[in-house]
Formats: sequence, structure tokens, C-alpha cells
Amino acid sequence: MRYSHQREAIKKTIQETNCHPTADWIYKETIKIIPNISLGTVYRNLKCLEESGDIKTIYDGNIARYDWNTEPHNHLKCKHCGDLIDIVLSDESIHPQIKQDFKFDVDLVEMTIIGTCQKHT
Amino acid sequence: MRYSHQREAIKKTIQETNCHPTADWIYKETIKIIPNISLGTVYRNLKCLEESGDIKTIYDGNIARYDWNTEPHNHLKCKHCGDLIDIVLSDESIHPQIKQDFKFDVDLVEMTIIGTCQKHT
DNA sequence: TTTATAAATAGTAATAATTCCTATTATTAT
DNA sequence: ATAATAATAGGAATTATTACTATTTATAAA
Repeated sequence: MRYSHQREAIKKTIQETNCHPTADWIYKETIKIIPNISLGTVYRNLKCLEESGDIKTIYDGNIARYDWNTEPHNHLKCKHCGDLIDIVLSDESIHPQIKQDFKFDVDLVEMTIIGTCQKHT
Repeated sequence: MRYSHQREAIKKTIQETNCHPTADWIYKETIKIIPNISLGTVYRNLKCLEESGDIKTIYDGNIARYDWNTEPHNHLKCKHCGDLIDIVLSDESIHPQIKQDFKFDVDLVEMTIIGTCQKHT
């Protein structure tokens, strides 16, 4: 994969936010740096960055969000404000049970815990 | 909510399959029973049925699927064939920990376990 | 340091999933 | 049976995403 100014800007945009941005948000931020960048370039590079392991894609309902945190982790999702909060719950104890009960080899566990965050209590 | 012939057919279609169908699949099945049903009606009623608790919506990547199984459960997703398999893993032991560590009240845990099903081993 | 190459881009068109709109139809309370 | 109004069909609109293509740009070789 060849260097591109655009890809670096997209990567930097994601890595400098602590939210879990959508493609459109990333586009609107990156266009401030590269005024003629196109949305297609954003999508193409998000796919590249995912494949190279620089970012992770998370599906929030039916919209894709992107996460610079590539360490295994899960999310708390507040049903009131929609905020996603990173958490680490590295309990791999269920893997052997699933292998035994369902003859299913586990790669990863995608977990979203839905509830109410502290802003709404 | 008033009775409708269409809603009953949609509900029946979902409850009679053991796959996790998309709105489009449900539309294509239901149109066999009600030849002039419209896709908008399918979407509207899927929302109604979700609200009344008759079905559950599950997000598979960025496409919505619908599930007649409204009991708390999770899914195994095969990365090869995309099949979704229902599993019950009712371990609520993490709830108090999350409450304590993040001041977050847990309603439900949406978990998708990704890996390889027995058809591909 | 030019030049050739092919990968990446901008801009736009196309697609897919879903929602919205409105005149008509059908359910249900009276 | 009739009136009121919720639900529908059919199609247009919207949103997220992908595909297409002429042009630009990174990079390797001369």
C-alpha cells in the first residue's frame, strides 16, 4: 500500500478523538485539513486502515463507527444519549464451553452492554 | 394498535422460520400470501412488533435482522457462512461489577460471538 | 533528475436499506 | 349501517455506502 496524504489525515483524525466517529464525521473533520478530500476516499481508506489493523470497525445499530482502540475491548452503550464507552472485560472462560457445546471455534466476542450511563441517574 | 391482516402475516412469516430474516426476506415471503403488500408496510409493522415485544431486532453488521425468539439470548456468528446460531448464556455476574466500576446500570448484554461453525472444520 | 508506472484520488453516479408522504382502504366504536 | 381514524399501497425521498473513471501523485528505475 502506497503512502497517501489523505490516509494519514484520516488516521490522525480518528486517533485524536475519544468519541467513536462515523464515516461522515471523519469526512467533515478531515475536510478541514484537506478541503477537497472526497467521501469515497474516506470510506476506501477506512477499509484500508481496518485491514492494516490501525483501526477497528464497530457496528452501532445499523451505522458503522470507527475506533482507534484496537486492543480487545467492549462497549457500554447508553440508551439515553447513545454514548459508547470503552471497557475491558477480558473473560475468555466461555470459549471452551462454546467449543464443547456448539462445536464452534471462537475468534472474538463482540459485546455491547446497553443501559444508563451516569449522566442520566 | 388496530388489527391488520398484514401485520399478522408478517408476524407469522417470522415465527415460522428458524433463520434470522432481513426485512427484504420477510417482504418476499409475505408477498406470497398478500400479493400487494408493500415494503413500507413490512418496515412499519416490524417496528410495531418490536415495540409490542413480539419480535426482537438484531443488528448483523449494518443490516437489521428480526428474531421471533424474544427470550434473552445471544448469537454465534460464523465468519465463513454468516449463519447466526442462538445461544443462551445467562451470566449476569458482570452487572454489579459494571455498576460499581462505571456507574452504569445494565439493561441487557448484546453479545455476538464470532468464529467458525462446525460446517467449516 | 527526469520519466514511466500504476496506485490513489476527486467528483460523481449508482446501489441498498430504510423512512417518509398521501390518497385510498379497512377496522372498529357507536 | 355509519363515522372516525388507523393502516395500507405505491412511490418518492433519504441515508449510508460502494462503484466508476478521468486525472493526479507516489515511487521505482533509467
